Formats: sequence, structure tokens, C-alpha cells
Amino acid sequence: MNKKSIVLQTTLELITKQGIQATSLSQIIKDSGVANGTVYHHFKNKEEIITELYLMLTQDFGTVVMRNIPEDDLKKQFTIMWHNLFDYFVNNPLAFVFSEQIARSPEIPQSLKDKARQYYNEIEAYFRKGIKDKVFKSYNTTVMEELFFGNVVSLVKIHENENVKLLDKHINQAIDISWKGFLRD
Amino acid sequence: MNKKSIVLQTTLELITKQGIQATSLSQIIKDSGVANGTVYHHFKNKEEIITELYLMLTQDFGTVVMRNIPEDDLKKQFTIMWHNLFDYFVNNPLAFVFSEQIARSPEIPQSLKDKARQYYNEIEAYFRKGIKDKVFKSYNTTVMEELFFGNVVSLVKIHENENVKLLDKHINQAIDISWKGFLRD
Amino acid sequence: MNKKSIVLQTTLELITKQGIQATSLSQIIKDSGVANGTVYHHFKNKEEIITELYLMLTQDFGTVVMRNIPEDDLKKQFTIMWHNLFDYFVNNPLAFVFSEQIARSPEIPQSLKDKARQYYNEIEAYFRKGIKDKVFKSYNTTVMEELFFGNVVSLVKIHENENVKLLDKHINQAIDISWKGFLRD
Amino acid sequence: MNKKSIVLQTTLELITKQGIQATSLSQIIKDSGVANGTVYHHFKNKEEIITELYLMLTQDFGTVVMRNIPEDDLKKQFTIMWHNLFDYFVNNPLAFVFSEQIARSPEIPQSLKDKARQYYNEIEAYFRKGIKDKVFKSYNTTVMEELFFGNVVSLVKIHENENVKLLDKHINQAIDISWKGFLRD
DNA sequence: TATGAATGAGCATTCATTCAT
DNA sequence: AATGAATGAATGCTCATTCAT
Repeated sequence: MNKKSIVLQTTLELITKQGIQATSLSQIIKDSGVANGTVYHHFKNKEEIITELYLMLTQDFGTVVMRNIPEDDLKKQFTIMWHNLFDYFVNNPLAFVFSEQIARSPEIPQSLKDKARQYYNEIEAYFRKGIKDKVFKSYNTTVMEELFFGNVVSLVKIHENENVKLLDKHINQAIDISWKGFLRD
Repeated sequence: MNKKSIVLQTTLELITKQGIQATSLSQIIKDSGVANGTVYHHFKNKEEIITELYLMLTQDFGTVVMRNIPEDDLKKQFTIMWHNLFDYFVNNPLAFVFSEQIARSPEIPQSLKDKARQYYNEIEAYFRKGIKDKVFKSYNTTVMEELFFGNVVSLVKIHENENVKLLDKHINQAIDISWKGFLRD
Repeated sequence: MNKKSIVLQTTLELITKQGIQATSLSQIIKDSGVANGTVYHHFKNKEEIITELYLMLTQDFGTVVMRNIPEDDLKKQFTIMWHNLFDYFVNNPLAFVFSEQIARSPEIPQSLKDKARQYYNEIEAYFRKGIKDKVFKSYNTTVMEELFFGNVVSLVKIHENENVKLLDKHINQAIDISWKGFLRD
Repeated sequence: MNKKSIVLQTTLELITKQGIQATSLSQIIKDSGVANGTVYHHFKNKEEIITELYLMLTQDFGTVVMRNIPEDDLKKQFTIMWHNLFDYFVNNPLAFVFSEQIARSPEIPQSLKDKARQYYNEIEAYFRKGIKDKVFKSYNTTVMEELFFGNVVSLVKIHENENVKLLDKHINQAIDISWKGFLRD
């Protein structure tokens, strides 16, 4: 494992623990056991470490959401999309931190934000089809996407922060709530 | 307007613009046109400014959500709660920033986080009643609260960030989706 | 003597010894026995220390050159101007360093360069009069000024660097050479 | 063109633009498109690059000043020496930068300074002869050399910095002034 | 000959905080 | 209540240089 990877890995751990802003370069340097200049040999500046990390973590994002989606059964598709996203965030806490911070943080460059928004396309297509198939009510798709995404985020937050142990049944309840909301009356 | 208020007001504006972490005390001092020591005369340290600001902004929070709630009509109550929360966040961007950051930020003391969770009590009571009245399905109330809250947040985010102009009809759609999700089949 | 003055004095000494570029802030801090932050309390940045120092040293520059200039005797005026400038540079090594660096250094802001060029006005007036009085040949005055100034600089350099002890007689020789060059044939 | 030459050429350009001190090795490396270690393969350290560059540029210096000097006509010799030096500096800006910085800069080793002073020998010999021939007044030759040299430098500075367009006539005026200064009364 | 990973001292600057007035 | 001088740890970053390949 080369120094560059060590730096990335250390940064990943620190950011997951403390957030982006609270993670200083000196801490990264200290924790990774790498020399000051070594970091700057591999990265132009602090931002580049974070950007690179972000790209590493999110390059599979788009594919992840749509992984193992079966054909033609809209409800099944919904459930699996939901699980895919939930599992992804649970297993990639940094990706979650990033996706939460993207909305506001000025330190994430716009290009990254744009890139992050690509995965919406497939989700949007999904909702469009649901509306066309008369399964979903014809809500605004941006609203639908945002609510869908937000619901997953809500559950991840419970998973992360609550003392309440989050059980499969709770997740299924959430998926149920989420799904029902979009249906035609 | 006394110096203390000026400091608080300046901090409010800066945090709303830049986030908590990005707002330094020196910037607060510079922007508020107040002397270094004056800030420390009124506040023990930086954290106290933020805490005080947070308390100022959130002390009305609990009452706000339950303002003008009519009796006995669960759907009407839901709609008004939803609007109350949405309007509150839209009109108090800092309260929104805080509520978003509370979940993760290590610099918000636990006591504040606990305090922030009080408003859940009334929302929880609401959902409990809905379940008892056989209007809502008997989902876990934590899940319900979190999804309800998250749905509002999602719309606020659209309101804030999207180029899409958020219309009343979109809000009504969101409320509709949100409400339907909780219903018994 | 307050800390600000100490910093300025220390910087003056260091720059005189080592030049501007070779003088680091940490050295200024170490030598002046002042805390890191104290420097930045008084000065916006390193450049401001140098600028302030420069303004302090050069504000008397214009008056210095024309000090004690007798009326009507062009030769006597020349001699005294020459001595004034020479003595000034010898007694204000930093002013000399600055005036030498002004021509090239990109780190001296243009405003300062402009200010420095003001003293030329009086010297130019002097040469103009000499030409009008038919004492000097009608050379281009910019050339005359630059050569006059350069001659003083040449002698200051000898004074500074040569192992040769610079005697009054050498200075008088230089003035003689300098003067004769401008005369009508 | 081998890597060593590329490094030298790049350094030459950077120093001419920015001065010696402002030119960092990393910049040289970046601009020359050469690897880090390659520089250190060819040069012991940064100083050696500058030294080598300096030697390259000044090895012809001595011969340049005395190029095409006719025999026996002291005035003609003076004029050509003057032009030689002026043209050399105008065409070799770096040589000019060096010659200007040599006097003060502590980073030019003494050995180089000594070497640079060799060309004075021939100029000194010239002035000695002028004095012996009773054309020049018997001024101190160091003073004469320094003034002669300084006069050329003054004109080069006008050439470089002034908005005033420097014409041949101005140069001839300068030579005239310079020459007359040294003459016997 | 050429490379580029690695180093750590050093740099200018910002930060939250203390304290005497 | 208000000021602002003073502090020094910490930050992000640049530097010249070494060394194994």
C-alpha cells in the first residue's frame, strides 16, 4: 500500500469520524504517518485529497442504485432501489456525509455536485415510467425523487444516530410508507 | 441595538451564508465592527455564541410546529403541521442549517441535540393518535417522525437549491405523498 | 517602545543586513522577541511591514535632497545636492536598498515606485534651470537625472563594498566628474 | 537539446522575469518539464545552477567590453567600450540582472564576485592609460571605473523602465556626459 | 541519463483566547 | 460595558534536497 493510498484511507477515516471541515491536514499527516511534503507530492492541495476521495467513492454510485433491478415489476424495483441506496450509504459513511454536505457546502466544487446529480437521471426515469404506467400519480418528478432520496436518508440517520436499534421491519415499514405515498389513489 | 445583539446578528448572517465551521470569530469581529474583547465580555467563548444563537432560534420551534392546529381533523392537522414546519425553515434559514447539522456535527453539544428533539414529542403524540384512531397504519413512530420531518426537509432543499421554481402545487403534492404513505391500506 | 515599533526596527535591521527577500517573518518574530500573532495584530501581512517601513524612511527623502540648497550658485547647489543624496543613502542603508530595488522588484507596489519618483521633480527643475542659464548643455533631462543619481549610487556602492577606504577626496573627485559631464563645452 | 540545457534555459528565463530570489527550484522543475531528480543529477544544488548560468553568461563578458577597440584613439575607444557594454546588457538582460545583484546579494558566492570584477582590469588599464596620456585628470581609477560602469547601467535602466523611448541621440548624450567628466580641465 | 517518491524544516498566515486598561 | 494589545498553537502550503530504482 503506497503512501498516496495511506493518505486517502486516513483522510477517509478522519472525515467519516469528524466531518470535512474538522479534519485538518496536520491531523491527516500525523495519523497517516507520512511526511508533510509527501502529501503535497501526491496532491495539489487539501481540496484535491477530498475531491479524489469523493470521486473514488461515488464513481460506483450510479451503478449501485440500479444494481440488480428486475424487469417490469415496479414495486420490486422500488424495494431494491431503496435497499441499494440504503445499503450503499450504510456501508459508505463518507459517501453519505458527502451526499448530505453536497447540498450546502461551498467547499465541494460545483463540478462534483453536478456529477453527483447524475444518478438522479435513472431514478427520474423510473418515476416517469411509473407515472406512464399509471401506477404512480403524476406528481412532479423532482419532488418525487427528492422525497424518495430523503426517505432513504432519514432511515440512514436513524440507523446512525438513534439508540433505537433499527430492525429490518423498520426498513420495510419505511419502504412501505415511501411507496404508498407515490401511488394513485 | 447593543453590542451583544450586533454580534449575534452578525454571527447569524455569517453562519447562514457559510455554515458554522467556516465562520471564524475574527470574521464575526470584523463584520460586526465590535472589538475583540467585547465579544469575550458577552460570551465565554465561540461555542457560547453559537449556543445562544441556537437557543434564540429554536426556543419557539416547538410551539411553531403545533401552531394553529385544529382539533380532531387529522388530515387538516397534518397539512398545517407540514406547512408550519416548512414555513419555519424557509423563514429561518439558520434554524434549518442547525437542524441539518445537528445530526452529525460534533460541535453542537449533546444537551442542545436533546433539546432539539423535544419538538418530536408533540409530533410523536400526533402520530400515536393517528394510529390509535386507525387512520395511520401502526408503523414505528420514530420512523414516521423521521420520514415526516425528512419530507419537509426535502422540500426546503428544493426550495433552496433547485433552479426549479417551487410552486404551491408542488408543496401540496409533497404533503399528499407524505400523508398517503402513513395511511392504512 | 511598543511592540509595533520593535517589529519595524527589527525588520529594518534585518533587511539592511540581508535584503528584503532573505528576511523571513519568522526571523523578524524571533529577533524582535514578539509573538507571532502580535505582528499580525499590527500589520495585515508581511508586505505591509515593508511598505510602512519604506514610507517611514522615504517620507523625508524629497526634502533631504534639496536641504540647505543655496540660491543662485549652480555649482554650489550641485555639490550640496550630491552630498545630501550621498549622505542620505549612507545613513539610511535601507532607503538605499529600497531605491536600488525599486527599479526591478515586483514586490514593491507601483504606488510606492511612483512616490519614490517624486523627488526627481526637483532635480529635474534644477537641471532645466542649468540648461536655461547656459551652464549645462541641453541634454535630455531624464538622462541627466539618471546619470546624476547613478553617480551618487556608484559612490555609495564603493563606500559599501570596496575594501578601498573611500575618502573625502574621492567623493570630491566624483562630484567633479559628475559636474563636468553636464557642462557646455 | 539535452535536459541540462533545458534546465539552464528555463532558469535563465525565470530569473530574468522574476529575479534570482523569487525563482524557486520547484518552479524551474515545473516549467522545464524535467523530473525532480534530473536537476540534481546535473547540478549539485540550486546554487550550482545559478553559478553555471552566471559563468555561461559572463565568460564572454571580458572580451565583449573590449571588442573592436581601435588603437590609439582614446575617445573612439571610450565610445566603443561604452556601446559594447550597453549593447551587452540590453541583449543579455540576465547578465544585467546579475551584475546589478552581485554587489549586494549574499547568495552569489564571493568567488563569482571576484571573477566578475576581472573585466574591470581592462577598463582600469584603459583609464590608467588615459591619465598617463594626460587626457583624463588623475582621478582615482576605482572611482572612474565605477562611474563609467554606473553610467552605462543608468542608461540601460532608462532603456528598460522608462516610458520615454530611448533614442540613439540620448545614448550619445550620455556618452558625451560620461566622457567629459573624466577630462582634464 | 533520468525518474519521481519521500522527506522535514520552514514559510506566511489565521485562530480562539487572555488580560490590562 | 467596552476596548484592543498580546499571545502562541495550529493551519495549509512551499522549499531544497535525498535516495532507491
